[in-house]
Amino acid sequence: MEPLKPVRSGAPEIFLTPYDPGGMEPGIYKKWEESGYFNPDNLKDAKEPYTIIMPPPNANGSLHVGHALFVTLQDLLIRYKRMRGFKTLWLPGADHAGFETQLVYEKKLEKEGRSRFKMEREEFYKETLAFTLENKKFMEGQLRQLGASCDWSREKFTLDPDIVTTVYATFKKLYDDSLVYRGERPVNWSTKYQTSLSDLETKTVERKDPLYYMKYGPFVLATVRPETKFGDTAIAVNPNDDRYKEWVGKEVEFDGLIGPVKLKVVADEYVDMTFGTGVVKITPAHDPNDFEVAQRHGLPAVEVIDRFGKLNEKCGKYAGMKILEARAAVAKDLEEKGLLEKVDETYVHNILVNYKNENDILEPRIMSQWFIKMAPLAERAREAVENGKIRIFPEFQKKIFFHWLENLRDWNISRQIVWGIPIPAWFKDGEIAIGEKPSGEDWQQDPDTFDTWFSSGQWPYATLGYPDGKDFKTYYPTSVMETGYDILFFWVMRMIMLGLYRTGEVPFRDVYLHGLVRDAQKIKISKSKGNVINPLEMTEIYGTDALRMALLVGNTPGMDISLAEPKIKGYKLFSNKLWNIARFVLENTDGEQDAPVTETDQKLLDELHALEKEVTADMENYRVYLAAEKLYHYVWDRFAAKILEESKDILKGSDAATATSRRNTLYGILNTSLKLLHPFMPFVTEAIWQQLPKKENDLLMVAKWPV
RNA sequence: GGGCGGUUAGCUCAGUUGGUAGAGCAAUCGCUUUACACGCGAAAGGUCACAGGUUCGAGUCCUGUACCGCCCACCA
Repeated sequence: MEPLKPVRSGAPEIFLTPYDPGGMEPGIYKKWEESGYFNPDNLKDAKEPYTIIMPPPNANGSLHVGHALFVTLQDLLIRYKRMRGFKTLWLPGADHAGFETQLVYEKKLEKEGRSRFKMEREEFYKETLAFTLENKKFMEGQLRQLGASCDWSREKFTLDPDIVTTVYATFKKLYDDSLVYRGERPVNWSTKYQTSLSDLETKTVERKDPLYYMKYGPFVLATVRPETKFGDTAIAVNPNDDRYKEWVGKEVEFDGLIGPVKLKVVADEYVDMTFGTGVVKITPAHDPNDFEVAQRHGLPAVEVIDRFGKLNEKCGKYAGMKILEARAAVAKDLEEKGLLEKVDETYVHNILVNYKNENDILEPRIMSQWFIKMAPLAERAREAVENGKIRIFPEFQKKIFFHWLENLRDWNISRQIVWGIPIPAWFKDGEIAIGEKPSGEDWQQDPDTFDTWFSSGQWPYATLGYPDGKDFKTYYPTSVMETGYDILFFWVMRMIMLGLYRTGEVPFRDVYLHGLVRDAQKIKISKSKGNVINPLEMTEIYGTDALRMALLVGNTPGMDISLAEPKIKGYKLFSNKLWNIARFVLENTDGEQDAPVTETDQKLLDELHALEKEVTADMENYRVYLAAEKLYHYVWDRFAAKILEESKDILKGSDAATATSRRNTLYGILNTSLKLLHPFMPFVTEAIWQQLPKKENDLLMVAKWPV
């Protein structure tokens, strides 16, 4: 780029060089951090607290553009409130992210030709910890690059000892209150990863599977899973089905593939008369619906598939076969014996899979695990939202919130993975001890770890040191929880439930839900699609301020935003515009002087004042996208294009008083514009502020917000 | 099957309590004008998905329809 022309009069030398965000940003961040004002303890005049707990990023990779969005939104709110004189705490953190990190690390092991199943538990844990801590450190640097003005002195990690202590205390209290129980219940079992998953960690995918119509004693029934027949403990029909009325309550005996079968026929509303033949085989151990039928009718559950997805010793000659292998074998044998009436090859149904890996089909399996009773907790969460103790932005997400609360099942918090917080439960001969290992021999600790959302669900009060911490008293309930709508159920809901349960207070007053960042064509960003936007790379090319503006403008809460490089570039141009406005103004004035203001200039100041009010109102109501756009247009279309242009004539005119008034006005508008823009574009505004000859505060970051 | 959202300029989206439609990018024309060519000026571009209704007035409120997207859900 060509060098700029020399500046006239006494404009600061920095303006001799073009605007260079990449070169100036690290130094500015350092200045902020060293000032100590990220820490609210150093905001001496501030009284009323304003708190945001940062959603702790998973420490298993580098930050993506979704992280950049949350950093931008939260930093915007924090900087705005800090300038307004609040005692602002933005508490950063990192999440060990149990299952997800373990998955990432297992993949890494796979590439190296290793497997966690061939490693000692401790060895695997140690390696994963090292991997996580390394990522965490890297991530902290990236958060700084994005301008996050969070209080690093209060940073928390989900595995910090004090966090674990709090998590344990909550578990104990839930147990004492009978809200957590040890249950033998169906869980979603991953044979690949050897752990159960909560209902939220599953998703359904459509699949075409053969539907076998098999003869079963006197009946014909339709099933996609003939291989589970060895675990059948009943046959069910609908109580209103006249076709089978005579059989209800009777036992049927017939020869099965591996010997005689004797099953009771039960009547249950669950059976749909119109599906298949209206007859269902009940396999309680391998189907959650069948399990419930079995509960209602007092039927036993017989496990026939083991944790590795192989048929067990109860399955005669099929023992040792994998599920699909066994299915084919059973179907073939049924056919040979004339027991297969027909096969519907067009049948499409939904199957449960691992939400992180669609190829990982989850097997329903009965296991002894810890479950949290959701109903009582959900009720309090509903009340809090209903009576406005928690506000949700956008409002329509409230409906989704309520709808979800209606069909809740108990929450399985046991994970059979190594990477996580061990569950503080000990067993001995059917006895259970919670909290600490009891004295005496033979107590065995539960080998499982907590679902990571159980601990992160306690994040707001755990990070603030509940119950005795000084910070808890000052900063709880927090002001706003800003996060993506995609984790409304996983996280926000759990924080509300556990926060209310444990502290008796809501964890936050407002919930601001942002959308997903998509590419220019509105397509979901993913590595496999090759449309990844690396936020750190963008900040290096266009500046963090440009990236932030691109993420803010046009981004309404709860809606996905599309982002593309040209948009970011557009705001780099805006940063440059601001830079040059400052250059012009500072070439022409070295600060405000006492002098009368002309009527024309007073109108300009009034106009600016109206903008201050509007922007402030927008900020208070989370209309940040409007605030950003208004400032953009004011600065570019009004200040630069009109006011500044018409000033050229005034400044070189012969009327000294008018010229002085205009100089003061230009300086005033620049000053205020920098303040209003600072939460949005902290770096360039601070850089210019540093060049102002007269200012109320050395750091723009803690200058007073207009209005 | 239930719920939620969307449909506005070529593309991506704003439009805060109803008052004659806006931005960015792209595309057109013209400009080295003493802050900025990372710039300036000018012009162009829309039956606001469709059909009804309320209103003096509807992109905005109500009813319905269509299409797109997302979430939830135990028909084997």
